[in-house]
Amino acid sequence: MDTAGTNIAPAVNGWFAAHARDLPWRRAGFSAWGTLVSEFMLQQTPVVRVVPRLAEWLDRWPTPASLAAVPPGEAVRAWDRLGYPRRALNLHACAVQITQRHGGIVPRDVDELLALPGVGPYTARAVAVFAYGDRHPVVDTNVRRVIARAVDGVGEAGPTATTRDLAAMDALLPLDDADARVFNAGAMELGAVVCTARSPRCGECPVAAKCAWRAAGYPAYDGTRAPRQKPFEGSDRHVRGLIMAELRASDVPVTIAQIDSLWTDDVQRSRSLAGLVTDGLAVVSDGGYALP
DNA sequence: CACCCGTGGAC
DNA sequence: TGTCCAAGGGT
Repeated sequence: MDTAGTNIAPAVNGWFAAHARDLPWRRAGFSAWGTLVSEFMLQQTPVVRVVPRLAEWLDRWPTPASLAAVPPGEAVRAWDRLGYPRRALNLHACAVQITQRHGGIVPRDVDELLALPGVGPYTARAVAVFAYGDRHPVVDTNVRRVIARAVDGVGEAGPTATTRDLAAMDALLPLDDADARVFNAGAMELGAVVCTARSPRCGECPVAAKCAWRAAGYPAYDGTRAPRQKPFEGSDRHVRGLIMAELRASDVPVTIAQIDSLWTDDVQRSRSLAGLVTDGLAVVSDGGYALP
C-alpha cells in the first residue's frame, strides 16, 4: 500500500477529466497571449470576476501588439475594478516587451517569462505549462493547500516558500508532459472546488482515501500562519482605490480639488496619491492627475 | 522574510 | 460584523 499522500496524480487526473469546470482558458485553441492575460487577472482575483473581463479584454486586444499600441492608462481603465491595478500596468509592459523583444510571441522559456514585469514563479510556469504543454510544477495557493493536506497531513499550507513548494509539487508530477499538465490543472481545480480553505468537501474528493490529513483525523493547524491581512477600511489601499476609481472614471485630468474631496486626512491622502505617482498609476497632467 | 498592493463575496 | 479568502508579485 502507498504511503499516505503519494502518487495522487492518477486519482486527481481521473477526477479532473470528469469534473473540470468549463473555463475560457481551457478551450481548445486558446492563445498563449490569452493564457498570459488570464493568469494576470487571476492573481488574487476570483475566477467568477475574471471571466467576463477577460472576454472583453481579448476582444479588444487579441494580441500583445494590439495592447502595446495603446497608452498604459487604457489598460488600467479597462482593468476596471479587478483590483491591484499595477497588474494592468505590468500586463501592458509585458505586451510592449513581447512585441519589441520576442517578435510578438509570448515566450515559452520559464526564465524568459520570469523576466517579464509582473510575472513570478506561478505565472511563468502556468504559461509554460498551460499554453505550451511543457513539464513544470505549477504552484498556487490551491496546490499548496492540497499538498499540505494530502501529503503533509496538516490543515493549512502556511507561508509560501517557493523553492520548497516547487520541489514538493515536482515530486508529485507525472513524468509524461501531457499527464503533468493535467495534474497541474487538476490539483489546482481540486483545491479550488473540493479541497477548499473553509469547509472542504471531502466526500467528493478523489484523494480522500490517500489524504494524510484525513487519515490523521483532521488535526487542527498549529504551525506558522501567513501574516494576517490588515483591515481595508481606512487603509492606504482604500484611499488609493478611491483615487484610482476617480481617475478611471474621468476622460480629462482630475483636479486637485476633486482628489481632496475623496478623503479628509491630508497626510494619508497625499501619501496615497504620491504612491500612485511613484507606481506609475497616475501622472501629473495640466495641473491635475490622470492615468498614464 | 515581512510587508505592501484592490476589491468584493462568504460566513 | 469583522474576518477570511481569492490561479501572486515586488520590494
